[in-house]
Amino acid sequence: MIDDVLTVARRQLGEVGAAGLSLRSVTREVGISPSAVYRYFSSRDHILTGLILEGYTRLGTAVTAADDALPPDRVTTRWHQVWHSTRDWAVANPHEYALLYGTPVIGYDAPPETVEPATRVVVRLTEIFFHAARRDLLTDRVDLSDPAPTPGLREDAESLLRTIDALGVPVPAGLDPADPVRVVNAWSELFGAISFELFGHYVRSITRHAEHLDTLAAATARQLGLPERD
Amino acid sequence: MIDDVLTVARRQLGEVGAAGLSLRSVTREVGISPSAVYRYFSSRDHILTGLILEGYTRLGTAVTAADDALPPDRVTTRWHQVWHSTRDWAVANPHEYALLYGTPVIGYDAPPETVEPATRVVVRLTEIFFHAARRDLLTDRVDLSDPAPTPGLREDAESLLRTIDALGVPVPAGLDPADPVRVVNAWSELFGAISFELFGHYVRSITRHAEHLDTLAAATARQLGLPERD
DNA sequence: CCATGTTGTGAACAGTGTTCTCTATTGCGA
DNA sequence: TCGCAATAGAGAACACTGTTCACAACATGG
Repeated sequence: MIDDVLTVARRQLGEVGAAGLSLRSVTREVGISPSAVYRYFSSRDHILTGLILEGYTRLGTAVTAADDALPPDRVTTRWHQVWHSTRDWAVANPHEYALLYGTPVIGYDAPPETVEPATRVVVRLTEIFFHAARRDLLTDRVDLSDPAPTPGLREDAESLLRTIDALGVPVPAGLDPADPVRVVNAWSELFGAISFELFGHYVRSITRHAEHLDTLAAATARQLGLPERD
Repeated sequence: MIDDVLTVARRQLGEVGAAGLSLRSVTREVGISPSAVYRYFSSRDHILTGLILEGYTRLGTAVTAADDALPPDRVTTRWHQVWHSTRDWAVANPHEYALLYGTPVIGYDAPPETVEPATRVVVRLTEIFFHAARRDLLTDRVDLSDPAPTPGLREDAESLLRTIDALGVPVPAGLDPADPVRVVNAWSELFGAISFELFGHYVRSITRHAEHLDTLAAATARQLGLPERD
């Protein structure tokens, strides 16, 4: 029943967006009275929270599935794959993407159960980079384009490393603590570009979005020391 | 009168956000009947459009004013200044920022009159970079971290260059057509990071947001060839 | 001075999220 | 199999929302 509501709600979300999604309209389609839904969801926002959770999971499985189809050692190809499959999912589900990465509806802090699924893309990016490091696939990054992190940021970096370790991702030995932050930066760059594309901020500048994202993926890959081609 | 409505609306926007902004509540505070506002605005979305226009203008003037206070030749300092004043404005006006750079409310294409104010920050970034190029302040960028653009992207780059030229920004001679795209990328990176901060996606990773933005600004500055210190 | 265009009101409509009372229906132990 | 309790849902009601429309003041200019 909860699934019925969420399925219909996700369909309508894809048509009218989160702002236009009406609880009553969902109940009409499910064939239920508006008040009945309060047995399962405490409020309309609670339904949206369910959709957010579902959305993160769907995006995460789409991206990881695309990456899993590739040989593990082809790290640069995998890196590009994650970037493009993320964008593909966003372009195919713009309203759902906007629900996840647009203006937060609930408040400024997401419900705690959503943070794990929400990290799946960045965790996968980290895994690719760590895998490359463990397999000694990284090229020498003679001229890192980012400066040395400040002490505060170094703390953030180390705490982030511990979080990644706690997630069960094998951390390679002798890692620069700033590297996970670089991956996070690439992640933020990826979603910044997708948001700008979907939200219309690239009007009158970039129109070849797929090619553009490709150059961004390549640039971040080079900054991280992933091999040129594999 | 239009200003009265917009002033009150902006105040309430700062308190409840765009989703919670009520036309009737605005009219109550202005001291007017709900229907009277339809003499000046065709709909609630029209009011929001006015707020968006105002918001872009306010952000733009805040950023350009901060930059104007600096000596023109200190291009790297100016670059950092633009990054930080943008973030400062966003942090001080989170709901207004979300209205501008979060989920679009109206549709997927912004009203045409909003595109000029919306470009002010990226135009200023471009101006700084062009100024540095004209004054020969750029260092040699031996190892550009982004690859050569594809033909399609090169078209985008040249069209973008024409747009910038049409805006009256003096374009330096002998410019790599890909350079404006690099500025656009930095711009997208800036807003991607701010959105991730404000929308709560940096939870459990970055907490020192100002320092973090500083390293991003420095990295993009180096990629563009801005001098290390000035 | 009258007519015309402007400015605002108030009632009404359709729609929303939410709460509450009340009624079926179900499952289960005796 | 009966009876009871837990559950699922319905329906009315409330306080809102954005929007429309007929109507009344009012100012202005010929």
